[in-house]
Amino acid sequence: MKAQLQSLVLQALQSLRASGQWSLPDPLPAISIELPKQKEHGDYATTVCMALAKSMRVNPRALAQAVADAFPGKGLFQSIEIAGPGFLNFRLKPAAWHLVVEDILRQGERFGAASPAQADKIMVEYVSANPTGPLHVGHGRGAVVGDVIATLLQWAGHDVTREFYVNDAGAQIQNLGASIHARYRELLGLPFEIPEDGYKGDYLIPLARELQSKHGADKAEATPETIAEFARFGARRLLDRINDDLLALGVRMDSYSSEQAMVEAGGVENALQTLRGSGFIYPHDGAEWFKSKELGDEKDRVVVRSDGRTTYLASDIAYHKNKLDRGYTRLINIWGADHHGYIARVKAAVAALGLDPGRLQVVLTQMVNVVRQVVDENGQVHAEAVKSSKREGNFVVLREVIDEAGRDATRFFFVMRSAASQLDFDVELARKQSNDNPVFYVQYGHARVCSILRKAEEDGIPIPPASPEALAPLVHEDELNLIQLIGSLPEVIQNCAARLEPHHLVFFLDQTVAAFHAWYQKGAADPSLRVLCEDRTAAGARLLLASAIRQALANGLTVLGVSAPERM
RNA sequence: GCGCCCGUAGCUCAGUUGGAUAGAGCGUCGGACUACGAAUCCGAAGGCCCAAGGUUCGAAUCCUUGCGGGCGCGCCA
Repeated sequence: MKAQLQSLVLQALQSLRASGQWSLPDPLPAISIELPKQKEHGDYATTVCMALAKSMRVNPRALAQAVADAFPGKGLFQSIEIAGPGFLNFRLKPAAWHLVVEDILRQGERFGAASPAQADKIMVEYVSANPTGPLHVGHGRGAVVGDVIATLLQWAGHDVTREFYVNDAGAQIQNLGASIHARYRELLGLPFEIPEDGYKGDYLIPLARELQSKHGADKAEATPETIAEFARFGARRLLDRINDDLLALGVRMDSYSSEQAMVEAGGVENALQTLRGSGFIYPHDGAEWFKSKELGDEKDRVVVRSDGRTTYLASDIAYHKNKLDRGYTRLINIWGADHHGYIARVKAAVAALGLDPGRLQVVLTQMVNVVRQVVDENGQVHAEAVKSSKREGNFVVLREVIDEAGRDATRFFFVMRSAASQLDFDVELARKQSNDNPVFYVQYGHARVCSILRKAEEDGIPIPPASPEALAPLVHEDELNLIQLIGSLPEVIQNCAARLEPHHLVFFLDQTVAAFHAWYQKGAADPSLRVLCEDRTAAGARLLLASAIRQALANGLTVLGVSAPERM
C-alpha cells in the first residue's frame, strides 16, 4: 500500500511538472510515506511537499494543495488533506482496505515475499566458529541473526547462499591437537600439561578416551604427526557437534568452506601472488606486509610472518577473493562484535582486489549475557549474569540454553533486539509458558486465530470466497487498522532485508498479535462484534480477515524460523 | 591513548534513516471470564530521550565536544 501511494504521489508531481506551473527539480527527491502517530492525521502521510518547497522557495501548503488537486485515483480515498506546515494526509476508503485482504489471501504463503526483480547473488557467511569446542551463546546469536537475515534477503527476492567458513587450519588447531594429547596422556596416567593457550574444557576428555581405546598407549609421545592426527580427529568430531547444535537451532547451512582445503589448493598463495602483482604487498623486517593503510585501515598488516608462515589475515583475504571469484556480488558477514577491528582490513582486501569494498557488509552482533533472575527477600529482582569465556571452560554453552528454553524461544530471543545492542538472555523468561514471554504471546495469537477458524468449521459457518462484496461488512475501525497492519508485512520484510535488521519483524508480529487480541476481546463485551456473530454476512467477512491475519502471522514466524502452532 | 557499539519510563528495549502530542513489554496500582481459547484484554501512574553547544520550518534521530558503560587495538584466531 505504501508503495502504491508512493507511485501515486509521484504521478501527481509529474503531472504538476507537465502543467508547467511548478518548476519541480529533476530528479525528484525520494518520496517518503509515513504512518502518522495519530489517527486524526490519516492512514498515511507524506512530507515531500515540505522537502520540495524548501529548494523551490515556494509555500509548502500551496504546493501540497496543488498535489492534492492533481492526485490520481481519488476513488480510493476518503480524504486527502493538507495539514500543519505542509503535510499531506491520506485516508483510505474501507473498499481500498478490502483489496488488501483479497491480496493477502490470494498470495497465501508467498504473502510478504517480493518478486525477484533485481536479484543480487548474495553470500551470507555466519557462525564460522573454530572447530575447537562447543558453540557458546554468542555463536548462537550470530547463527540465528545470520540465518534470519539470509531468509529475509530471500524473501526480498535475492539469490542467497548460507556458508560456514571452517577455521580448520593454523595454530588454533595445533593447540587443539596438543590439548587432546594432554588429555590422552592424563587418561594413560602419564604426566601431562595442557598448553598455556590450549583448550581446558572437559569436553575434550571423551575425545581423548576414544583415542585411548583406539590406540592404547601407542601415541603417548607427542610427535608432530600425532598432534596433527589428534587435531584432525578432534576438529572433525567438534565440527559434527557444532552441526548438531545448529540443527537443534533449526540452522541449516548451504555450504561449508574449509580453510585447510583452501590452503592445500593453493588459494592463499594464489591470492598473495595477485596482491604482490598489483603492488599491495611489500617486504619489511623479514615479513611481508599488506598495504591496508592506504585502503582505509589504521595501519599495514602482516600477511607472511618472518618465519614464512602465513597469517590468519592471509587466509581471510584468500577466502574473500574466493567468494568473489565464485560470482557473489554481495558478501554479508555476521561477526561477533569483538572482531570489529577486523572489518577495515578485510574491506581493504576487497578494495585491493580491485572491487568496491561496499560489496562487503559486516553485521556485528554484540555480546550476549545469559542472566538468571533472582528475587531477594525485599522482592527486588536481580539479574545474575554468567560471563562467557571459551578458553577457561566456564562459558555458557549454547546447547544448554536450547535444551532449557527450546528452539522457538531461543531463536526469537536472539533476534528480538537490535544486533547492535547487547542482549540479556533471560533463560527463566524464555522457558516460561506464560504471558510475559513474548514468544508465547505471538504463538498464542496464532493459535487463537486458528481456533476461531476451527470453530467456524465445526459450527458450519461458511467462509465465502474473498471479494469486495464479501468483505464489505469490514468497516469497524479496529478491523481497518488490523488490515493496515498486516498489509505492511511486505514493507517490513523489505525494510529488514535492506537494513539487515531482523528485529523489526519481531516488533511487527508483537504489534499485530496485540491488535488481534484487542479486536477479539471486543467480542466479549458485545457479541455483535465477535468474528462468529449472528449476522452470517459479517461473520463471513471477519473470517476472511481472520484468515488473512493468520497468514501474516504464519509468514512472519516462518521467516524467523519459529513455529506457528495451531493449538497450544 | 585510538577505534567500534550502547546510553530513551523503576527494569529490558523499540522508535519507520529529520516529521505532527516520544512508544511497547515486564514490574506497580485498579478493573473485565457460566469463554469465537483469560497463555487474553481495558484503564492509571511512571520521561530534562546522558550533558552542553550547533545545523533548520522541524532533532531522540544529523554534526562537535564532554561524561558513563561494553568490546577491541599481535608477525593470535
